Amino acid sequence: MTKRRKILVTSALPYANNSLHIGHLVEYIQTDIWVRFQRMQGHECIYVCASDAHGTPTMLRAEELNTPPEILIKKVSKEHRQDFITFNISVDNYLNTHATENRELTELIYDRLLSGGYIIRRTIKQAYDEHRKMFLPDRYVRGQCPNCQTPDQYGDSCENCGATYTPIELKNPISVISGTAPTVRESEHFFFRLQKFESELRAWVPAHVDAAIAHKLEEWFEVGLRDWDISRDEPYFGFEIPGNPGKYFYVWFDATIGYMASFLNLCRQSELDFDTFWEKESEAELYHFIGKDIVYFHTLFWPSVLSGANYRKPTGIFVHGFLTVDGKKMSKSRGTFITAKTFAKHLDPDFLRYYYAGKLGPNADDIDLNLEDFLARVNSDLVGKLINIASRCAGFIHKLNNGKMAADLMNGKLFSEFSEAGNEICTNYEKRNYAQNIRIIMALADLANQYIDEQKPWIKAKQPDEYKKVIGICSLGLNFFRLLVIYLKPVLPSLTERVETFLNVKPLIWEDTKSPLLDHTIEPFKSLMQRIESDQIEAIVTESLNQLPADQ
RNA sequence: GGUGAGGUAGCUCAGGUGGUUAGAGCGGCGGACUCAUAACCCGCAGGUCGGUGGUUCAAUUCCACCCCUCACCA
Repeated sequence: MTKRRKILVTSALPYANNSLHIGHLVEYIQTDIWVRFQRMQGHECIYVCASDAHGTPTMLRAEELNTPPEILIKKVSKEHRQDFITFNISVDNYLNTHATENRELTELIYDRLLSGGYIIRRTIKQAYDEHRKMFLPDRYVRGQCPNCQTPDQYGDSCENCGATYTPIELKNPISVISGTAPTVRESEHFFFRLQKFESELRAWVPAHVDAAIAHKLEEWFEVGLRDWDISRDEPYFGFEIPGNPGKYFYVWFDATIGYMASFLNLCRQSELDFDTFWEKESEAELYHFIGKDIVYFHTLFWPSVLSGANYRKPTGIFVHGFLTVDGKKMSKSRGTFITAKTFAKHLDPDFLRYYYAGKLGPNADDIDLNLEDFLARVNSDLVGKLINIASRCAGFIHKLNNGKMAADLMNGKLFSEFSEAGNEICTNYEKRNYAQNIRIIMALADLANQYIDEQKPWIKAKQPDEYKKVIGICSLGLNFFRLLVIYLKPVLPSLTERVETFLNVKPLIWEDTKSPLLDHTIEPFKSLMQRIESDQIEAIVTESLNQLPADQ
């Protein structure tokens, strides 16, 4: 057995003004499968997450609801946490970034960056809403593109011609908040001096991100790294910068620090040691699962901030693509903007976990949830093939031997074949090639069904002198089933629990694949999983169709 | 606009550092079985591997251009 690794894993923080949807779940499921796999290997694997609380959107949303932002984020964060539980996302801790720990760490890191000479102040011009008395983030200003004249464009770039600019370059600008024309005001901002880390980053990137992503970062290096604006003026919901009244840390500055904060919060309620995982010379591994939209923050700013504050850098940044439903962007009008809650109300979360696993690879390609394919795949793979193995074997074991499995393996060679497949499956999980594993596992399930079909226990069961053979065949079948369930355990935690009860065994771990279950009494077979009915999917779509947008 | 990814059987996807008959699962069709949640088993499926041109003895796999889709552009 390899040595016990210390691993800390995070998923990107969901924003605290919206419900989780099936797009978010791609990431949490991908992360959770990996984490559960590592734990099954016997490694110490801590998984933390949090809700991203700060920023203008939360502030405005709270105002709309006429509630303090602190209350709003607490409520939403609680909902997020509940969705995590529902989908069996096994975080060890779930915080929100407005927590004390995050304030402490953000201030500490800022302090270290400041004394390291990594922070400078510069006065910039920004769009200002005189009615609301606030500076406007880029996307809160709309106007005519200065390049191609297309009207009603966001303040940062044009959808039509792709030009990028600042909100004050827009023609006929309008504040999205008040509908009035913004003025231009000056203000002093704090900047993180990213260029100082350029050579360190260039050296770090290739070994810590995927080749395709590294290639992409190459472009950014070529363009040249710019300083990063990490402050915002009041009114702003966030942490005030110590000694600078009216100045706040930009939400993205404390968001990634939120990973540390959630972990620190966990340390304070357990035996875990913070420094072991975060000190500069830490030997623990640190991985961040993220979507491809936020690569920039995690591969340039974050490692630099950590380094500048004298902490360790991540071991790996794992990037995934986006989700489409039936080949298109999730859409409220098509009923495909499906929240975690709506899905779980109608269907077993394991189904979604399985389907995503069947599509997820190590790259950042988008994946598609085709609802028709989803139904067919889950039903035929899980119920038709996998559970069928147990279902067709268990009856004979109970009927002919009171639920007791054979004492010997009917076909050791075949068992070894199933057992040895575990090595490749292991490698694939480690490399996040889940789709490949689903293919391998289902091919094995086919093999198991073929074996039973060839042996025809139902015919032998008609002759008492063949009973022993029948028990041998079905016991081997159940052993195949057990191995396949172990292989799928990271993907299907709820099903696995029911199987563990059925097989009457302790929680399955990877080591269990080495030896068969012999001379062992199982429980009577009960339905382990219900097929998906098409009206359940229709119900999900219908319910999503009628749902009000969560952010309005 | 720039950059990147992709366009392979009805659907979802593998694969291919160029080489006789291009793969899987699901669906569909035919057959078999009855242990199993009408499940499972066997057989069939003839898709110009987005388009055009080029390199080559040979390209779906390399090159160029074009079309389409998606994403990112701090």
